[in-house]
Amino acid sequence: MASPSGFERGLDHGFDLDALPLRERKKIQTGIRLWRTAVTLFAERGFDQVSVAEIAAAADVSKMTVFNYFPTKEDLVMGPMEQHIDEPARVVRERAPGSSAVQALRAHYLAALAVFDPSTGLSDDRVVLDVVRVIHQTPTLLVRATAGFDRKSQTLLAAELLAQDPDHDEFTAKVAAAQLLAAQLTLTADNQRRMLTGERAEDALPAALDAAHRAFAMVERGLGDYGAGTA
Amino acid sequence: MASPSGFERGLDHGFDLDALPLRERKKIQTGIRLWRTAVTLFAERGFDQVSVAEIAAAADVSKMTVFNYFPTKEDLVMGPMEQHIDEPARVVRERAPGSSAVQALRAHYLAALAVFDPSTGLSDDRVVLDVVRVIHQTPTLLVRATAGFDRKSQTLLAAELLAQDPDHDEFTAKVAAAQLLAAQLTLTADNQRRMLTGERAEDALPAALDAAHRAFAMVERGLGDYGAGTA
DNA sequence: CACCATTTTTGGACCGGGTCAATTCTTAAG
DNA sequence: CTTAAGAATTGACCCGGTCCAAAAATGGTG
Repeated sequence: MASPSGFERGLDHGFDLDALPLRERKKIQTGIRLWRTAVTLFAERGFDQVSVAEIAAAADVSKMTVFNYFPTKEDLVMGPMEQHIDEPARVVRERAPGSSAVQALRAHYLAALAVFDPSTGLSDDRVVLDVVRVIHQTPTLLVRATAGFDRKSQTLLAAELLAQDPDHDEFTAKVAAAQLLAAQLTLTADNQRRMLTGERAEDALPAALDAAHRAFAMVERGLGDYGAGTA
Repeated sequence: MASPSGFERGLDHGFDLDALPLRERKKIQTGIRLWRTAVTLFAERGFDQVSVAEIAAAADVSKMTVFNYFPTKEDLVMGPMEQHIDEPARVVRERAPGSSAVQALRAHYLAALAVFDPSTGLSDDRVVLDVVRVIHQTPTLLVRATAGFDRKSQTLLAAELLAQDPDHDEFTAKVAAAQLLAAQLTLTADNQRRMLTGERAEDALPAALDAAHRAFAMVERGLGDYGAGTA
């Protein structure tokens, strides 16, 4: 029932839906039902204007059950998108031999843009847009979407950089990870902002690709004398 | 009474303490008293293990009064350090003509290090250390200290960069701001981590200065082929 | 000094998010 | 069919935060 819409795929655990104990399947279905009703209500009236009790009632469960599936109210929105946390580290780990960290992450990001992966912010999908809109309208969610996500992701990437390249020290790896993810996060935020103004993803693609090239180039070549006026 | 300890200076509004209506003075004193008792209790037993009611009781006030001075429980910890939000933007705005954004921010940060300004993370002060320890032990505070602080700061810096240098576009300014603050944040986090291990600020100063030089250099010159192995 | 106007403080009731111990239901074995 | 084990579920509870009306404290004024 209904299209998985990209985000929902994050709610199962990567297995085949129809191939496991009937018990587990029901659990997964309940999780998806909860998430979907929550997002719908949030999109209609705003995150803070919907109580968890209300979501529970709308999904015919008790309040506690909701917290059983999602540890906090915020997770009802953020949960599914947090499976991407280890992606940057993975991309760097599995990069082609001899290619730099910047090259690997840029290539990965450009590819994701080309297929309109929701994680790039460049997506028309109605549900994805609902989620993004709710996040951008709710300060606490926005903070968590950036920092909360980014911090863990950054730690993992730094560890990966250090492991793969032991001639650089730990601090250098941390700074590099911060630079890379800051660029990527800025790109995604910009794409999301454009989508929220109603622009179609396909129309925004060229600009998004160009922006990505420029952002990663800034990380690769540095800011130089940016701001010195005499450039 | 008791040493102002750097942080507490953030609680008054920059005026002379003893020169204004007795009414205002009492208010400021109460604010400091509340903040200090809260930090003490947090340091002793952890942020989540101390209720606001308890703080109010320890300071001989009602719960409502606490919220009257600090909008949220988190502000009891973070409040004083959030006055630095507009600092990066100010530094860039007031930089010497012809100097780049990187140069201006690096010089400012190095100067702050040299005087052990708490905002750099390099500070021995007992109260500062208490606050930093509490923040690092409490996930929600850590998120707010990084993202929450950084996001606003970053927006301001990006706006400043754009205003001062109209030949660069808005997106470039955003990426540049993100790069600069990511480096600075990484530096500060690293310094704080070192202080929490018990290292003396004076002993850590040389390493901190060196790290700052390297971090800003990475922003200035770029990551290049970092990770390519063939450096 | 006494009085009024303004502001701060207070207590209490209340709401929503989140936790816990106990209850109910499902499931599998005998 | 009975029963014991284990999980899903629940209702009672705690804490952060808001709202309100009343009480207290302060500053200015006759």
